Amino acid sequence: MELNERSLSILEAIVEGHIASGEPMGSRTIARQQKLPLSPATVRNVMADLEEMGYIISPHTSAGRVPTDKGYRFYVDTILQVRNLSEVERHNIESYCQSGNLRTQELLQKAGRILSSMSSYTGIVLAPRFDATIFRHIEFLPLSQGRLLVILVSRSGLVQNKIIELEGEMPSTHELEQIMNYLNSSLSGMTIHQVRANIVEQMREEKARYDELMKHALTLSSKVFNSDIEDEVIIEGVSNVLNQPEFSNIDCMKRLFQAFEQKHHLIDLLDKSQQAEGVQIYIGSQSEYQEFEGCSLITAKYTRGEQILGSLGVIGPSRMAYSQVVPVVDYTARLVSRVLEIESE
Amino acid sequence: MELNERSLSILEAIVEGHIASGEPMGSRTIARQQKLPLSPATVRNVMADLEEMGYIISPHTSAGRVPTDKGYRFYVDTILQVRNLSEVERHNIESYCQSGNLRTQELLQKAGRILSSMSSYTGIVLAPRFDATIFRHIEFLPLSQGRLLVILVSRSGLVQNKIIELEGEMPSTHELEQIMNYLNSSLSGMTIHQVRANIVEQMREEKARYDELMKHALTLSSKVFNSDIEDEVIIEGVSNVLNQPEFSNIDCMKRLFQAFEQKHHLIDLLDKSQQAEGVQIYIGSQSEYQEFEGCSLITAKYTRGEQILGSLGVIGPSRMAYSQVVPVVDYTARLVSRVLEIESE
DNA sequence: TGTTAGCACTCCCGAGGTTTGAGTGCTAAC
DNA sequence: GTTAGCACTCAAACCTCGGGAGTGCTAACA
Repeated sequence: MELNERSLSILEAIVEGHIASGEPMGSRTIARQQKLPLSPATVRNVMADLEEMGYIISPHTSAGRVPTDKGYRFYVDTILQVRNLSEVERHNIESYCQSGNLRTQELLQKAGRILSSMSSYTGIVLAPRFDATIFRHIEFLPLSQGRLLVILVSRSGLVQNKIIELEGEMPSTHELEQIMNYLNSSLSGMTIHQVRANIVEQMREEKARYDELMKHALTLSSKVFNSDIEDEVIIEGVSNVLNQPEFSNIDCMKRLFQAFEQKHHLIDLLDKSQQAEGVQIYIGSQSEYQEFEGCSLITAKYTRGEQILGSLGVIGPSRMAYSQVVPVVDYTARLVSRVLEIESE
Repeated sequence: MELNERSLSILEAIVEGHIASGEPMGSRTIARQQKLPLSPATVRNVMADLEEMGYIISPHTSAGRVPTDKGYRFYVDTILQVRNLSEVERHNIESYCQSGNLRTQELLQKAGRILSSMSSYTGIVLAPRFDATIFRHIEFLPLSQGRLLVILVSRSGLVQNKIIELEGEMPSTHELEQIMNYLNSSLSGMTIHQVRANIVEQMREEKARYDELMKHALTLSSKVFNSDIEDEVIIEGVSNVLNQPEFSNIDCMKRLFQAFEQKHHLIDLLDKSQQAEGVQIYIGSQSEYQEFEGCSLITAKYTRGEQILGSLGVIGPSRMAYSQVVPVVDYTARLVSRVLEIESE
């Protein structure tokens, strides 16, 4: 069943009115503010239809109507008009994210902060998967008791470190140096992903069978690269959710906070949004994770050239000022991409 | 004015009762549970005295009494008996923090988690000041546009990285290598603090005047070591504060969350606690920072040998189960110290 | 056939009032 | 010094009741 022009604009009025006021919208209010002059009764008829179709719902008999998740979804997909950012807003974002020499890490943190402060919701950033970054440099530093500190650097300057344990034979400093040099020259330019495949390949080919050093290098690097590196999420502006009246419900808020702490559902969502083009909007329970019920997530990916690095966005209540937030997320994602682009030239 | 035996045990009953129940304590309740059998009327007399001295207060005329910050302070300083941890609890903490090969960073994060989960409040850990750690290794990796990625490793395996910008002349790869080698051998074993002093000294002596390489090394390292590294705080279990009934007051909660986000007041407090021996307890407004009104902070420092590294603890409402939490903090701090000790051998 | 006016109905919400019970301070007796 | 008794206070819980916002239905109108 299709919605006609009139139903559309009434739905629009309900959603936008509710976003602005937080209150359920009654037929009278809609009828008054409406450009096309309709009587409340007519509006009521339309509303009854919209309710039947599941776009709106009334909290109780004599309250107005409130959009459902489905209603928000529909609004976002077909009605929403995003505004453009003002000069000042663009400048705000830029000057905040381009100050000085930022490590990628710092840049992303700043992006999270600006997302949060400009949207008044919570900003989130999924840091680049280390897997997908390009190998630049590896360094070994022996610690005590057969433990080895390994430092990995990606081409874009991302630094990761981990400790691995060697059974039995710790290679000599000289050997380590040789292995290091070998790895640095032979792996250069591959993604970590490719490096991993490469190791598997070499192991299969048993090249190392007669070469002691090569054998060492292989076991070592398989240890380094096969332990996975956990994804990092930056979350900024958590205290903003306390400002949202819809989270006065403590339980709901608690679920959300726990999601922030556990992170991995959040990572899943952010991850998913990397697959798609442009700004993604996930609404409430439609995101399949319970803890985000009542919440919406607006995200966009950031890239360097062709390479998808990560994604960033804003999380807030479903009753979110979409038209305000979408362009902020969009612009921030583009800006981050741009900065990373320049830096890696 | 001194408190006699009886006043003490009544104050104790009020504080502990209130901690257990969250309710104001009435004279009748106290009189009933009391070992020394007293009538409610007598208890009332004593309570009137305690109120006059500022240890307790009644929220309104016909409610019971509640401890003031001063009351908690007094209780903690003179009455509090900390219980011992059970075998199981100790084992919990140990097995959680000693699993596998942890980077210092990971160890501290785990400590934060276990603090949070065992106390049901929020766990906080101040990571070691990089300043105070011992230099182990430095590595330069040139990036684009005159920017240089610098990786610093401390003896205990803490890794820091930063980007510095070189004006004009980027040294050649060969020069960089020389500088790196020089720094690695000459700075080995100093604390970052000492390194800094060392640089200043050398600059004063103008040793580098005729030596181009030395000059490069000096300007470079002064850039590296003089930009300060921000302190890191790990905060775990934030959602636990939502369980505390006293934070149903949204404003209060919001203040606290903002403190978590801004961090630097928290850092100040944690820093202060490093100066003192054993477990420190800061109570509510007495901590001079408004945002911690209604909260208490229990901390202890962790060390490696003689060297103070950082501190860790728990933050929760003033109405906190001190006798439960104090030993947890104490034990965790000792454990972390022990693990770091072993690792650095 | 689509739109509108009218009307009875529902239900939330806040104001005002009452009751209940816990707790207090004071006084007088032990 | 301790206790029993008593009058007093006050918050919280509960009720009631009217107002108001909003609805659905029906009948009339264009």
